[in-house]
Amino acid sequence: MKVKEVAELTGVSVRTLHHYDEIGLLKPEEVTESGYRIYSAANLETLQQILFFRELGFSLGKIKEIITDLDYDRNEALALQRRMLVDRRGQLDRMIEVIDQTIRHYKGEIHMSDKEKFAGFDFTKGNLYEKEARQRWGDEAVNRSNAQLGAMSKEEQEKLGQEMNDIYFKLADLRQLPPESEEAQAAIKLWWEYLNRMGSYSYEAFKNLGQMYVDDERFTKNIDKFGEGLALFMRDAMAVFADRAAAE
Amino acid sequence: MKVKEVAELTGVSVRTLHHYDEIGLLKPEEVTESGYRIYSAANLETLQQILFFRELGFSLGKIKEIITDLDYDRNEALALQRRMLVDRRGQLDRMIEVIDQTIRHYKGEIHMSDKEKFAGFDFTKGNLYEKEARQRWGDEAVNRSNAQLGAMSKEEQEKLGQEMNDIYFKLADLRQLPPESEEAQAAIKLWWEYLNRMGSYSYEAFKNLGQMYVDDERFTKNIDKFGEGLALFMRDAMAVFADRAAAE
DNA sequence: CCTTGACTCTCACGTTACGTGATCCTTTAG
DNA sequence: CTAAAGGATCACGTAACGTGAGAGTCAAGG
Repeated sequence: MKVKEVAELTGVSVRTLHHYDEIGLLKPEEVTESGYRIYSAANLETLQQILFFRELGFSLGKIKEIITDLDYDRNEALALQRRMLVDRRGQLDRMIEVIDQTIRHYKGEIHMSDKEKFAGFDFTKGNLYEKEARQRWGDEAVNRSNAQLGAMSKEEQEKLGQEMNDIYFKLADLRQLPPESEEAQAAIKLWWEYLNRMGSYSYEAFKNLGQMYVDDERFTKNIDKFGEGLALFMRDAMAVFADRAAAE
Repeated sequence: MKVKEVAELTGVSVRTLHHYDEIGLLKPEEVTESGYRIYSAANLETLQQILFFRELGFSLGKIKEIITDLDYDRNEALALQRRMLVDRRGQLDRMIEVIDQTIRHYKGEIHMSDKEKFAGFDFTKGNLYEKEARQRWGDEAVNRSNAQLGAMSKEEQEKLGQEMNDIYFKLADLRQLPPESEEAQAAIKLWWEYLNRMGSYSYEAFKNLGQMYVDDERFTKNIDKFGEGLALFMRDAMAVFADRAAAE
C-alpha cells in the first residue's frame, strides 16, 4: 500500500506517515527505487499500535521505545492498552459527574467546593508504561489470583485493573518521600489491601514480595516504568508496613 | 489566590497560567503593584470551562472565541460539554471494542479487515463548536421533539445527541462539494432520518427548515460554527433532497 | 531589622508533532 | 504521449507550553 491509501484507511495524514518514517517510528516495509513508500500488513498493525498509544497520550519517543523494545509483546500491549482506555473512560465518567454537579451547583441545588470543581482534571499525565507484572507472577502464590480473575465479571476485572493503576501512580508520585512517612504507608496500605482482595497474604509474604521487586529484574524493570526507583521504594515501604503490622 | 495555589488546585502548571494570561485567554482579576497575579473565584470558574474545552480538544484560540462570545451562556456550554464528553466516551467504547476484536483476531478466533482495525480512530478532529440549535427551535414544530426527548431515557438522549453531532460534522466535511453530489445527499439523508425520528416532517417542512437556516441568523450563526458556510450548504442540499423525494 | 527560603515575575530560547507550501519527479488512465 | 493524480524532499511555520536564567517580593524567624 502506498501512503495515500494508508492515510485514508487509518485517518492519519500523509505528512504524519512521512514524519513517522523520518523519526524512525514506522519505516515502510519497502521503498521502491523511485522512492515511494510501500507499507505492508505488518506495518499497518504497528501503526494501529502506535495510534492506540498515541491516543493514550504517549509521546512518539515513548512509543518508539515501547514498540522497539526487544521483548515487546503485542498481546500484552493490547491488554495494557485496553486497561488504559478503560481508565480513560473512567476519567471521562468522573468529568461528566463533575459537569452534572456543576450544573446543579449553578442551579443552586447544591454547593461545590473549588476542589470539587476540578476533581475531574487529575490527569494522570505522567505517562508511564505498565506491562503489568501480574502476568509474570508465576512465582508467588499469585497465580491463584488469575484463577480468581477468571471467575470475575468483566466489569469487576476492569475496576481492579484501574485500581491497580491508580495505586501504582500514587506510589510513583510519593516515591521521593521516606518509605516510613505517613503518606507512603497510607499508599502502601492500599497496595496491601488490593493484593489481599486477590488472594490473602501473610505479612511475611508481602515483605518477601517487596524484596522480589528489587531482586528480580523483570519486576524491577516493569515497576520502574511507573517511575525510576519505584521498585526500591515499594520494597522499603512494604517492609516497614509488614514489620509494623506484624508487631501489633 | 496566587498562581501556585491555583496551579495546585487545578492541576495546571504555573507556566500554563502565565501562558493563558499572555494570550489573553485568562487574565487574573487583579494584579498587585508588584506584578503578582491574583485570581478570583470567577477566574476559577472560567478556568474550569477552559479545561473542559481543552480536554475536548479545542484549540486555545477556539476556546477564547467561545468564552469571550458576547452571548456565551455557561449553562448552555456545560450542557454542550456534557454531550461532547459523552461522545468522547462513546469513542473510547468503540476503541475498546476494537481492541477486544483485535485480541480475538490475534488469537485466531475471528478475522478482521484492515478497515475494522482502524474503526476506532475516526477522530472527529475538526473541533467545531456546537451550541446546538435544538434549544432554539422554539419556532418550528420542533418543540414536540423536546417533549419527546423528555420522555426518553438518558441513554437514548445521549445517543441522539451524539448522532446529531456526527451528522453535523460529516456535513461540515462535505460542504465544499456541490449540494446535489452523491455524498452530500447521502449525508443530508441522515439528517432527514434523524429529524424524522424526533417528529415527522413533510418534505415541504424539511425544505423550509433549510431555508430558515440561512434566513434566521440565529440558526446561521450556530450552524456555521461547525464550519463556514455550512448553513448555506445545508439549505441547498435539503432543498435538492426534498424536491427529489417529492418528485418520486 | 535583617536574613532566608519559598514564591513570583519577565525574557527568551527549546520542544513536540505535525501543517503548509514550493518545487520537482513518477505513475497511470485516456 | 500527455495530463492529472499522487509521491518525494526540503524547509519554514505553528501551537502550547517546558525549561532555565536572572531578578524582585514576601512572610517567618533569629
